[in-house]
Amino acid sequence: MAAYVPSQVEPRWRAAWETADAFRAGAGDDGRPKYYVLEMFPYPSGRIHMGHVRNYAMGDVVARFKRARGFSVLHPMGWDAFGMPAENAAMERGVHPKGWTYDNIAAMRAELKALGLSIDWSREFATCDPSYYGKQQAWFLKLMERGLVYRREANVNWDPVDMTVLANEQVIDGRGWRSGAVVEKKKLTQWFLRITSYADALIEGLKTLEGRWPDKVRLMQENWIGRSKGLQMTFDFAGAAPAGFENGVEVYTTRPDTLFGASFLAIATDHPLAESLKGDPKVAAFIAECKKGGSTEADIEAGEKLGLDTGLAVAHPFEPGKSLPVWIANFVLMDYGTGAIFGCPAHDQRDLDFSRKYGLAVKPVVLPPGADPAAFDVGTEAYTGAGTIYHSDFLNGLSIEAAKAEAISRIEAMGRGEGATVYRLRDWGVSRQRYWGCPIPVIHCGKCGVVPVPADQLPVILPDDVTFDKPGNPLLRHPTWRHVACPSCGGEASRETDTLDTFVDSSWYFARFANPDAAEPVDKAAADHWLAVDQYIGGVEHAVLHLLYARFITRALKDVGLLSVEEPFAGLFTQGMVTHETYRAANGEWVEPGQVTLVAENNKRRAILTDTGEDLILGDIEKMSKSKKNVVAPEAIFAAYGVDAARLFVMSDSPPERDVQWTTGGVEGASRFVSRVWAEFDAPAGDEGSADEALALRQAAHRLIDSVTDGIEGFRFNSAIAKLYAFLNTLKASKAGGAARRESLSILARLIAPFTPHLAEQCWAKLGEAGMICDAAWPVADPALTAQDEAVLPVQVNGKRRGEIRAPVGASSADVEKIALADANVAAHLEGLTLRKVIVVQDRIVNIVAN
RNA sequence: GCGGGCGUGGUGGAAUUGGUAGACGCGCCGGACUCAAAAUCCGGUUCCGCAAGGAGUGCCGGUUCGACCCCGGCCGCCCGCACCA
Repeated sequence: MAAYVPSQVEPRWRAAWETADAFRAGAGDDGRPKYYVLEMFPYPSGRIHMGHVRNYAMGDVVARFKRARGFSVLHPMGWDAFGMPAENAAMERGVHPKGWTYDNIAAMRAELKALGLSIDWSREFATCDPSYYGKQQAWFLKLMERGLVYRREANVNWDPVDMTVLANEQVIDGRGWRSGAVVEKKKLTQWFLRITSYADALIEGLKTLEGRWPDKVRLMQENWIGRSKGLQMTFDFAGAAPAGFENGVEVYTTRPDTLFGASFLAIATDHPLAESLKGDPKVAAFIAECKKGGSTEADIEAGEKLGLDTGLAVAHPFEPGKSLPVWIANFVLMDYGTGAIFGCPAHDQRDLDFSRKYGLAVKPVVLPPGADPAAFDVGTEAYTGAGTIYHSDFLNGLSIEAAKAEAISRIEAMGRGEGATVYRLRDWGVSRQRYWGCPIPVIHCGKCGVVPVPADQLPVILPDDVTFDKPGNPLLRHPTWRHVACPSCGGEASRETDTLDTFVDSSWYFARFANPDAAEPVDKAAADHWLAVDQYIGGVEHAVLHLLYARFITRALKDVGLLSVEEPFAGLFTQGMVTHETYRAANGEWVEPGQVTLVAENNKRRAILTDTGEDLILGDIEKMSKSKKNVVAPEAIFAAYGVDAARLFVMSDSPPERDVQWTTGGVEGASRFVSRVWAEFDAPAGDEGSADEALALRQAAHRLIDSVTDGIEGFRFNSAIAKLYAFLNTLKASKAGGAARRESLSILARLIAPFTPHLAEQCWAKLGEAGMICDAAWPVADPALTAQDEAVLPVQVNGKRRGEIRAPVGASSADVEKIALADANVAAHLEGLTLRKVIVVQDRIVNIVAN
């Protein structure tokens, strides 16, 4: 009998797996069906955290399970290695982004390897490897040829201190997240990927993912793309049109049914018409005033609707002689629809607020069901519900839907516009004025314009000799790098110094894993074999950005002939975070869990500072973060309890899609399970025991196979683990020994293998089984042993449980009824009552209705 | 404001399809071992009640022989989007 010491056992098995090269993906020619498991690859920050442990442990469960089930599994790992933190480290500490990144990768690789993951490390790459981003440049140019890449001037978030564009996520309360400087809106010429031309396809594609992607994520993407159907139409000016606007003003609406309720037209402050009126000092001042207001959530919430009457007017398309004033308004957005709207205040809250403020007419045209047309009026709340159109000439009496269709067809017949679909989704701005990213492979020539870098000159490699002593893009001030000859005319030209958004890097890495050494960006044959990813696992925070971009790029790569699939991820699972309770001292400072002692008094928990005994405030349970000091370092946990216990705990205590709260007690429980399992394997087998006991144990083991299998298939790891715990209790209590016990242990070892692989190997070896358990087949339940021959049925009288009977499985209702009525306790409760009805649900329950 | 989700013991959470509510873990209580403690092992643990029994899955109501599960209305919490015409 030897105690189980994870720190001694676990490294041995990791070494054994590595020596055997156990997890190298097959070539796909051995007849086994393929299965591609992938967890979202990490950013190499330098250390792994508990969130990584949970994410990769879950992927590993799936990978090891599918291997055991006879699949040829691909389970690779890589690094999302470009990005700002490397440049920040360079600026703060004088290290080179490249050295910093590769050092971090080395450190994290070691930590991930310590997790005992069944990963094919031979396919590892980092997105900052020229052999990766060079291929990215190659397909970028193919997309460009196909018109999916373009350049235009756009408003961007500009950090005046760091002198770079910031992504929206990097602007916090109107300030740059690093510099703290107030972010400016600046017009810059930027590169864009034409994701909007896939808007419909990306919405339609979501339907094919039903059932295998969380509904929530599909819905979020659908909302993000934001398709709406409506009418795009022209309003002509009443009277003289301003120069350049002789063709009127284009407006988009989803409510053409309310056209007769229109009382004004409003255009965005940056609408071309507004720009053209800037000669008027009042207009210029108004626009400047609007621009001052920030665009953050809080600003909008507090922001009042502002408008300026231009003095211009347009003609109503259906009412001859009626004209509508044209206003410039701060609530109209230039980049949605046409940047101009018609306002129908009675049926739109914003239009109503605006009209009440500026004294514009409010004319209801939708009558709520049952309302009196003479009396119905709109106060301060616009009516947006269902109803019947009135006050609207030829639309009168129609439903909203019918009126929309009629208005559109009239406008179309008049040649004034047509039904149109508009999306909330914008094209993807991918330019970053950053060094540590994939160079955009184009050259700017004074004569030839934008010239793609010829294929034989790829990759465009980032220069190493750059400086970070000044803010701004180091590529821009590099003495030689950008100066090149134009590939087209040979004249002096300069390289593009913008690099690609790092989300581009992560939009195709899963395809590169099919063959990371391929000369082409994607090895078509290998990708055709492995894609789509059968199971993708990651955090829900990527529900829109990464997962939408990857779906788009996959479709784009298909259209340029590099891929065959349309959807990259056939199955998606979004796992919850690892949280931890927070502790605060009286002075408000956060206290690390390591310094806290928890005491329980009469079911009340108290936290005290271990050193001083000072009382602490028990705070909320929050995502582990340095600022709240509620972080538990994985290495310390591995050292104290072992990797298996840590893996087991993060999967056992909550459903995988929900957050799990890290607790010391919880990981200790998992660690106890590990020791207890080993104790069972380490104990002498003992005598056969009685036939009944042997049968009962074998039945429990075979039923366990089914429940653990179902649990893993259905991503109910917590339930599967609970069943394993329960079986261990059964095993400990069982007096069966000999063959039955040995069989049960063999089953148990294989069922725990996906969760606690090191322990499983040790147990397998102890059983004297040949080979390693990572190569062993998943056990198959014997139907003869999982079948029940007798059912235990609760008996209810008037819905209350009064007894329990045993009956052969499949017994007839009449027989079961007889047994139930014979039960003493049941009979007692039926005394003095008249039997009305007996409901027997076969093998489940009996309910006797009596009064 | 719009869209989505969730409310079960002291606690994290179980409960294939409407069929024994509280599996399993944590905590707590009791016992064994120990000079003692820790560790370990064994037993108990929804609430009220000595018991018989009664109540019970956020609240109110409905459907049903039977509801954590389905329907209607509230209350609370969480997440996403947000001046999107």
